[in-house]
Amino acid sequence: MPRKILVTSALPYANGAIHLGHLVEYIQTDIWVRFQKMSGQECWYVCADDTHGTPIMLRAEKEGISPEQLIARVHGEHSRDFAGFLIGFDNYYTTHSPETRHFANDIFGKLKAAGLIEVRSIEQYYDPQKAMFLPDRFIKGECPKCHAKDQYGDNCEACGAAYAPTELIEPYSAVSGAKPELRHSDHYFFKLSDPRCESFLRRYTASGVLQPEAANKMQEWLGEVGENKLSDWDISRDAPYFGFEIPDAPGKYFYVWLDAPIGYMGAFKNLCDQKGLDFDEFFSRDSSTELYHFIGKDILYFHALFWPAELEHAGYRTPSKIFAHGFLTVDGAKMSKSRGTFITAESYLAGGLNPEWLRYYFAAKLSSTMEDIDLNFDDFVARVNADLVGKYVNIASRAAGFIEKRFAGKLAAADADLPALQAIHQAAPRIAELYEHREFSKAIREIMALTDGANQYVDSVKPWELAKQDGKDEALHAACSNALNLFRLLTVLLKPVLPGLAAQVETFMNLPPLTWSDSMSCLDQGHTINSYRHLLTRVDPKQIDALIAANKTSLAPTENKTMTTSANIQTAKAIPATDATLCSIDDFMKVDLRIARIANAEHVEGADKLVRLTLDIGEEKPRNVFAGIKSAYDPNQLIGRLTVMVSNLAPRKMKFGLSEGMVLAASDSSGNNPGIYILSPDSGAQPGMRVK
RNA sequence: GGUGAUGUAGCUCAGACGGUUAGAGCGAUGGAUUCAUAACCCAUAGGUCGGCAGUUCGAUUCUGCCCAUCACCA
Repeated sequence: MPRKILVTSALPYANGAIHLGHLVEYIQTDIWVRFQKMSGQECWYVCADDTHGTPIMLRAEKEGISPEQLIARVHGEHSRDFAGFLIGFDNYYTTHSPETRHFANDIFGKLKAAGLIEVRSIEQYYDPQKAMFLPDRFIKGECPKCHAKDQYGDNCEACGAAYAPTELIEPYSAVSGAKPELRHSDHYFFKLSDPRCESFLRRYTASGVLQPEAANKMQEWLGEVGENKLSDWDISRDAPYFGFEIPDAPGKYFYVWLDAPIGYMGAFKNLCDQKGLDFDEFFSRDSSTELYHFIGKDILYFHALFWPAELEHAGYRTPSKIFAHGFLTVDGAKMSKSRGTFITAESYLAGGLNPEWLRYYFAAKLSSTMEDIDLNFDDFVARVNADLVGKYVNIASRAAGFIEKRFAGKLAAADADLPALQAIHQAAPRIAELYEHREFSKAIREIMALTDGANQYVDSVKPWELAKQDGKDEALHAACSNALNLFRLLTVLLKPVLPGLAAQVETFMNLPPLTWSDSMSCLDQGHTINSYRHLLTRVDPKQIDALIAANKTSLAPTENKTMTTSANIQTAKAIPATDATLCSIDDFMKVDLRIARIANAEHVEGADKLVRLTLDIGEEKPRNVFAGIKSAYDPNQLIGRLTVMVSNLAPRKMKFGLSEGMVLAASDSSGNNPGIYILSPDSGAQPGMRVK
C-alpha cells in the first residue's frame, strides 16, 4: 500500500519576486516530493500565492491597478519562475479563492462555536488622511531607545530595540505622512491563552512533529507549565483591507496570516476537485494520511502554534510533521541588494544559468536541520563543474561513443558482480533513507563517492586501449556497457535533484521514466541506446559575475582597481612592415585595448542604434561610450559583462554626449549573416588589463 | 539587552558518548594518462578542531567566560 502524502511549501507573498532565498525551500520540498513519487507513494504537492493584506492593497493602489490585477500578474510571474526551476507542484493556486474563503469561514465558525473567538476593543494608530488603520510596519518615527529617526513601528533597525508603535516619538504614517491618531476598534481574537489551546500545544509540540531545535524554541514560547505565556492572537483587520470579510462582521476582515495557511487547504481542495480526490481523507480528524509543511524557520511560530491549534479546535487533523529550514546567505553574508546578491529567480534564468546547477548545489548543502546554508559562488562553480560535469556526466561521455560507433548502440549484458555496480545496489536503500529524512547533503556525498567508483572502474579497464587492440571487442563492449549501466544507476539516484537531466538521460538511453526501484536492476543485453549529446555544460564564472551585476540595484563604486598607468610597453625593434596592408607591431601597439567591465548600459533617448555604456577599465572615473549595438543587445543583459574597448581612441562629441572610446564587436560586412557580436575575454581577465 | 545556533585544512562540510597519526570532496603541487567538454586516475602537502581558563591521567570533544557571525524575542 503506497503512503498517501500531502506536502506544502510556504506560500510566497504576492508582493514581490521569487529570489534564491525562496528557492531553497521550493527546491528542498520538490526534491523530497519527487523522491516520494519515484518511490511509488501517492504524494501531492500544493502551494499558492499569499495574496491578502495591506501591502498588497497599497502596492496595487500605487501601480494604479486593482489588487486582483496585481495578484493575477504576480501569480503568472511566480508560476513562471517555479516552472523554470522545475518545481513540480501538483497545484499552484491562490489564497484569493472561493475554496480558501470557504475554509476560512468554516474554521472561524467552528472556533467561534467552541468559544475560542473573542471580540475586544483595541487602540491602534489611524491615518486620518487615508482613512485607515495602520499596521506597525506602516508607522514610522523616532526610536524611543536610541532616538534614531525614521524607524518602523515594531522595532528599531539602528539599535534593535523592540517596542509598540505607540512608543515611537513623533510618529507619522508611512502611507501619507500624516500624523496618526489613536482610535478604538473592535478586533476578533483567537484565544490561544485558553487552557485547551495551551495543553494541546504542549502535547503537540513535544510529540515529535518538530525538529529538536524547533521544539526547544516552542518550549521557550510556551514557557514553564503554569506560566501561560501564550497571548491571544488578533485575527481581524478593519476596512479598507484586501482579504476576506468576516461573516456577520461588516467592515472586518480576516488578517492575512489567518487565511495564509488555510490556503494550503484551499489549494488542495481545488486539486481534489480537478483530480477527483477525497479531501476529507486527507483533512478529517481521523485521517491516516500524512501532511507535511516545509517552511522557513522564521514562520515556525505561525505553523507550530496558531495553525495546529486552529485545526485541532476546528475538528481537522493536524500536520504530521513541520520541516523548518534555515536561511540562505550568499558568500557568507545576508543577501543584499546593493551587493547584487539579492538574486531573483528570473534574473538567474534570464542570465542563461542552468536551474539544475542550483538544485544540485542546494541539495549538496541541505540537511534536516534549521541551520542556514551559504551559497558561495566559487564553491558553486567548483562543485557543479567537478561533480556534475567532470564526474557524473563524464561517465556517459566516456562510454557512449564506443557503444555507438563499434556496437551499433547495443549494450552487452552488465556484469552483475562488478564491485562498483554492487556498491550502488547496496547503497541505494541507504540513500533512500537519507532522502526520506531530508539529509540531502549526505545523500549527495554518497552518490558522488559512487560516481568516483564508476570513474575508477572505467580507468581500470581502459576502454581506449581495448579499442586499439584486435580481438578485444568483447572486453570493450563489456567495459562500456558496464559504464553505461553505472551511469543509469547514478541517474536514478540523482533524479529527485536533477529531474530535467534525468529526462534527457532517459531519452538518450531509450528508457521509460526511471523510478527508485530501477536502482536495483541493470539493463538487458541488447538494449539499444540513442546517440549521445552533451548533457550538461559547465558553469562559466563570467555568468556569475553577470548575474551579480544584473542584480545590483545601485552601482557600487569601482572596487579592486587595476593599474592602467604603467603599461610597460616593450619597445623592441620591430621589422618594418613592407606591405602597405600589413601593420607593424608598433602600429598595432598604438591601439590601446583594455578589458572593460560594463558597469551600466542604457537606452539612449532618441537614438536608433546607440546604447550608452559606462565602462570600468580600472580608472578613477568610468568611461562613457556610445556603441551601435542596440539592434543586437538589450542593455540590461550587458550590465556586468566584461568586454574589450579601445581606450585611446580620440574622444568624439556626438549628438547625445561625449564618447570616450569604442567597444569591439564582430559583424559580417557582406551582410549575409546579420547580427552584431561583442567580444568577451576568458575568465580571469580583470577590468583595465591590456589586450595585446 | 535576553535566549539560541554556529565557528574544524585555501573553499564547502563530515566527525569525535573525552583516549594512540582529526576525515571527505573541491582547490594546490607532483606523477600518470589522452576514451571523455584539459574531464578521469594515482600520490603529496595543508589544520595547536575561534580565543582564554577550568574539570580530567588525558579535551578539539565536557564546563565557564570572551570574541565573531547569524537568528529569535509574537
